[in-house]
Amino acid sequence: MRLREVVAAELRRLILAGRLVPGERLVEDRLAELLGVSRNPVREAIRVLEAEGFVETAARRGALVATLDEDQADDIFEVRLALEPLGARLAARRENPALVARMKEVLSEAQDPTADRDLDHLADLHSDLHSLVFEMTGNAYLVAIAIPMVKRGQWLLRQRSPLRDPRAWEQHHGLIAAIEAGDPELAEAEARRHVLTMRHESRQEPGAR
Amino acid sequence: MRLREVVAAELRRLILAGRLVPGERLVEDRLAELLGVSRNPVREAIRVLEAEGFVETAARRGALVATLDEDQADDIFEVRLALEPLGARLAARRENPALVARMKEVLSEAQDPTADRDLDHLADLHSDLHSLVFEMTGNAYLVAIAIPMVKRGQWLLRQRSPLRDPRAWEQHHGLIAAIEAGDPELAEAEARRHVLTMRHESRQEPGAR
DNA sequence: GCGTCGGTCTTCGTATACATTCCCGCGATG
DNA sequence: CATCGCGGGAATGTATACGAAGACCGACGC
Repeated sequence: MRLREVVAAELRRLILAGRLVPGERLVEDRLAELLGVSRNPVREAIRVLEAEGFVETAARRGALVATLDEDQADDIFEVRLALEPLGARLAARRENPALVARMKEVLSEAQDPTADRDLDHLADLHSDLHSLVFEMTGNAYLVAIAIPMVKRGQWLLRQRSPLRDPRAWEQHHGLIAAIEAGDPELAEAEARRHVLTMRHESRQEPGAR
Repeated sequence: MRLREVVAAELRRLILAGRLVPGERLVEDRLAELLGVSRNPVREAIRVLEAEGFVETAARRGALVATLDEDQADDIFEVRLALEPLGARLAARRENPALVARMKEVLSEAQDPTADRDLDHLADLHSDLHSLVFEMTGNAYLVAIAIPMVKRGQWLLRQRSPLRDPRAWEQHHGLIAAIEAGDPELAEAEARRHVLTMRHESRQEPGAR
């Protein structure tokens, strides 16, 4: 894997984990030193994160970790409300037992009462699950825009209200069942309901944590 | 404006204009020399175009102008079929006479029989019009993903079948009227119809030009 | 004719330098 | 005491050079 991708992945991880907080400056020299690389890969990684929406750049002041206010959260959910049902519908039109099996694995891990209840880990699983649905559509373009969207959603929930409502996980069962059964209409409806739940939850506990 | 943005814009223009053909290698040195800059801004610009989907990179072989096959065209239209109606609906829920006026300007320029019938220019106007609709939604996230999508659509039509069907332009009147009238349902339906027409047209004349 | 080897080209990452610009603090001044 | 302005430091933006590694292409040998 190319170094710039490693750097981008690491920065993404740090941002999603809250180690780099919104508004924080991303100083190229420091990041380069921190990660043990030169400035170039850092700069290229920052461009990627910029395109994905995780960082913003101000003229002559470089990159900052993006800040998500309520309006932006609404904006993202508005788009998600269009793309998640689309993804679910397209996924349900296809058959891919391997991916469905992986979805179920993620689900059972998320609901395993013996596992740790680390909220960040749960959030990762949640993103994985949604990403798997998009991957199952076989639509490369949709995947390309939906994966960053899902990750931003994860980040958003992390900042505003971690996913503690078990209802969200319950809904995944219905969604996956509809996809596995090859019922596009039902899958679409389930996805829609799920996004609405997430949005509702995001608005319930603003600023939690 | 930063040099990397100038370079990115110029490369985008060259690609959309067909001066850089799909599959062509983007050799950093050559582009740097061609544009009179050093390699760094070129590299960063390529990352941006990569994120936008205009170039692909193969390991150790660098960047190529992306190739759009029929499957990818279908993928993009599938997403557009979700996002354009959403954009139209959200735009119709808002009022923005200035933007509506600009839309009408674009329309009249596109249909001005005395203007040149340069297909590339028409394609630019078409992209502008759709971009304006998305901008009117006020949804920054939607704009961020929809603008590159529209441009890719323009590129796609250019490669496969330039927009010569006047029906597509006729439909814009209905769309804009619905937005201006503040009728979200109608705007959504018009947008949907328009995307379906474009998709149909794209499939009609494969490989034209 | 076919496969292998080697050279060349290009990317990728590193290192370094320098001008510009921004920011912050400090001091001068009203 | 507050405010304004200036200067120094810091960071970005850009340029340039270099080495390593991989990919491509052609020549050469079998």
